[in-house]
Amino acid sequence: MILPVNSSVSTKDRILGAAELLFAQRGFEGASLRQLTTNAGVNLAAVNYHFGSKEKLVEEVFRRRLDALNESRLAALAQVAGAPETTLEDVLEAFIRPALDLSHDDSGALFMRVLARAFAEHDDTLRQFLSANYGHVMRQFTAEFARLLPQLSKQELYWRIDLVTGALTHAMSGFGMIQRKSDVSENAHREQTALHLIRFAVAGLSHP
Amino acid sequence: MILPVNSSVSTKDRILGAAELLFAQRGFEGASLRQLTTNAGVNLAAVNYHFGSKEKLVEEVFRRRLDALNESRLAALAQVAGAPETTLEDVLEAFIRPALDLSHDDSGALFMRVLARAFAEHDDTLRQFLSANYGHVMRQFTAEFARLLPQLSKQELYWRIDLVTGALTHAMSGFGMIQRKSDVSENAHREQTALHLIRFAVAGLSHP
DNA sequence: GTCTATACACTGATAGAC
DNA sequence: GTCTATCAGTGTATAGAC
Repeated sequence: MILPVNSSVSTKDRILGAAELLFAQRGFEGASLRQLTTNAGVNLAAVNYHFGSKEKLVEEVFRRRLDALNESRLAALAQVAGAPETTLEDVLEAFIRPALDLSHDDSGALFMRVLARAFAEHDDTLRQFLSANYGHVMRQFTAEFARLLPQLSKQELYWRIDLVTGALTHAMSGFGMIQRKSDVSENAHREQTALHLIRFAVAGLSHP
Repeated sequence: MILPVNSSVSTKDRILGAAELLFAQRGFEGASLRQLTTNAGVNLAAVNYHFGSKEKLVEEVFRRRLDALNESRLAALAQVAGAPETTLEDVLEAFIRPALDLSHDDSGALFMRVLARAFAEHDDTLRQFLSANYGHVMRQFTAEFARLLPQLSKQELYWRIDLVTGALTHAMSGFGMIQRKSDVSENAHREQTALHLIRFAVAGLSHP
């Protein structure tokens, strides 16, 4: 898809929009800067001018989405963290719901696929970027999990969180997602998905 | 490392040997055909002549690994499938243990990562290759899970298997793998890993 | 500051001579 | 079967136009 040239949108934003789409369609390696800049209607060199490198562009695509996603997660966590009546389900809901809401619209779903690709492609620099910029989110959730699961050793808890993260990332990337049947509404399907993920995560985290 | 030229080894095998080594060291994207053929002591064009493309060479390099991996899995499954005393742990052990053994050495670990990547990539030719050649393995395991979990609906079972698969793929790709401490032996670490994965999978599959 | 044209050093792939 | 030569495509860097 070639975006119509629109002078009201900056070159930088045109590149970011085309990049998110093309990365999701072809992967990071598969999407060339020439194709990307052609779709965006900008010059090839504009990418390096505005972002420094293709790699930095990838990071910027992530930053736009992840900032919003993780703010939502932390806001939801803040509403339940530390309270005596808070359950594991509440914390998992705070983690899962924002991601599920994000993957509801088309561009959000595209982003979740990009995120899943990033995990799968095992890109070291991208990993470091994610860890450096969003590690605090995972640490806050981990702290709350630790509070609710005092019987687990640190090592045991990290293992379980790691496995749950893998399962959720996989599921939310949409690859293995069981397709919604036509007689189930979009919202009902999302509720059902949230239930499956949360129940599974509770079982994985809290088994004896 | 540049392999000494040895006329008793065919060009094809020289390429395969150099490829497995270089892919393990630098990754599939990072290993160029020029470096690979230089190390193997063969001409650049020999790769395309013998294998058709770099991608086909990649497939050939770890087709042997997959054959061995899935043979081990099916052999282990065959020893427990259908027996009245078989537990969920037994079946999961049959699935997990061979993969864990494989990811023990460096090139095996890289292979598991590529496997995880192919798993997450929707339209990749590599994924089609995997599905076409090894889909029957997953079907056999699914059938045995269904036998051991008769209380679950098909839909419910597929959900849980999907989530467990995501968790195991993630863990075995090494992305989030908790590093072995220096005072724990390699074998002990692997045993502990197997225990964690199996316990987690049992909880995720069989929770009420 | 923004943007563009262009060159550079790479990549995998391939046709054709031997 | 194996080689050389060459091709189209890649990310990146930079000089210079506005």
